[in-house]
Amino acid sequence: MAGERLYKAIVDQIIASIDSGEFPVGGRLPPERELAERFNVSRPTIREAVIALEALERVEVKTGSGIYVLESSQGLNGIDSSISPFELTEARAMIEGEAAALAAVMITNEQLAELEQALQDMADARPSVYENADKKFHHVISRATGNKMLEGIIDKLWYVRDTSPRVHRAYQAICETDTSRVSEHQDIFEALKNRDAKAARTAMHQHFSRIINNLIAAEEKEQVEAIQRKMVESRERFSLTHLVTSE
Amino acid sequence: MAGERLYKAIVDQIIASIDSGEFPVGGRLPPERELAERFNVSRPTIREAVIALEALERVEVKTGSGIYVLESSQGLNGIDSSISPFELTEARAMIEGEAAALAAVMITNEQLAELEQALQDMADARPSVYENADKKFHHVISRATGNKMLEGIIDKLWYVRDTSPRVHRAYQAICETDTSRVSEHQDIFEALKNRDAKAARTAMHQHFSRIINNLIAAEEKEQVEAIQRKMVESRERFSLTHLVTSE
DNA sequence: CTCGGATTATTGGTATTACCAATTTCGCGA
DNA sequence: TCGCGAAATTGGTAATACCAATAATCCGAG
Repeated sequence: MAGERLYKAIVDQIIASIDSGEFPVGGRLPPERELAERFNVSRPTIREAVIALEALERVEVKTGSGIYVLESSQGLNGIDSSISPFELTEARAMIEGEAAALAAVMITNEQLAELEQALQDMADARPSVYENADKKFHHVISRATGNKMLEGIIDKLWYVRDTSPRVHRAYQAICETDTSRVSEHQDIFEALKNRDAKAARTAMHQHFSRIINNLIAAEEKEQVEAIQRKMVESRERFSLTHLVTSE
Repeated sequence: MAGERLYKAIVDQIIASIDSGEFPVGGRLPPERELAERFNVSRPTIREAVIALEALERVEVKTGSGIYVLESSQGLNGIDSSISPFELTEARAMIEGEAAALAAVMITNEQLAELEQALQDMADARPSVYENADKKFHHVISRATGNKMLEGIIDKLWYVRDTSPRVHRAYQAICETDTSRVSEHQDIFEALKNRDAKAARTAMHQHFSRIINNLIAAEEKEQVEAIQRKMVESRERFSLTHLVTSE
């Protein structure tokens, strides 16, 4: 990528080597001087990459000893790249359900007005508009809980949704076929407006339940198509056409 | 701190200046060369500190333009230092309650055995033992959900509990007077063993409800003592003793 | 032969200097 | 006043030097 900083590319490559097992957890990375030769960059650039990895708690640096790979599950990052769209969605259903219930009790009229605006934007046909409105809607609810820890956790869930390639792809695949979005958010809004905690929780659960069903359907469809592709390939592989034509 | 790396001290000082408002959110940090002069270190050391801040998503760096302060709520760190012990505990009650309910459905016999062992360790008189057992107990439950996203979120809640000075102090203050710990965790364990999701959720809620009550009591006690200290000081300030003795 | 201490080698830590790339600011001319 | 080009400023990368901490090796004594 043009203009991308060199240390970031090095970080990505080192992470890839950690994930592939080349640099095992608990083991030592090659020395800075060797990494600099290997990646054909200067040693300060390597140092910058290592500082970033350290800030992300992917490595631990011991003076005079070396750079050691940490277990990624303890990272500040908190993103395990193997998290599936189902796991994320289930966690969101549980957490955002509780947040909606609490928000129903605490929400202000200003926040209700913000939700109403987001609902309108959610009906827009442009993906960038309705996706931002969707995010805004959920964020207002997390704020309405009046609990900054919950707000932070829900932000993290959205961060995973947006940045994990696997999850992002899965959500994109079901997004264009999403016809219930507005009505479901409308149900959530009505429950909040009525300050009905139980209804808010239920509406949020139903919203995510439908998303999980869509994810399942999309995965099923993908696997059927993958099998069909494989059959086409086998048909081509074992057809007798090339035997006939080669004579 | 002897042996502490220079760039980390610089990171801490820059974060303190951001938090104090000296470097406002959205604004630009002084240039690298100026920061190097200000902190009396070399420019590469500043660069290392800035790389770390960037990895933590506290700042954004624009080539030729400058280093800009990001809103901390969007940080990977996810820790807002103003999060109160009440907010953390409320969030834990809600999230860990749901996790316990799900774990009741999914838990394995091996995991139940792990919980039993942790329960025994929780009765130990040594703080280091029962605190680790407490943490282990909750971690096994998060693992038992079979949802890595939930596990990661609950790890993050524990991380906040352990690393936020404010929260850590509050929990320490109620820890020594904690006489219900074992029986409450026993209730949670029994519900899980019986695979009763509803009972597990309720037991977890009661566990945290009692913690919140203890936190309130401790805060109340602290405020009463602060008022009493103030009264003692006023009494000393306005007593006529010094007038008598000075004649 | 083994063990301990001293020495050497290795690895990370910090600084100085140089030069390049991108952006912003300033000055000049239309 | 506005637009364009040049200069200044700011971040990006590299090379080199030397220091601090740790690990490895070697040598001598028991």
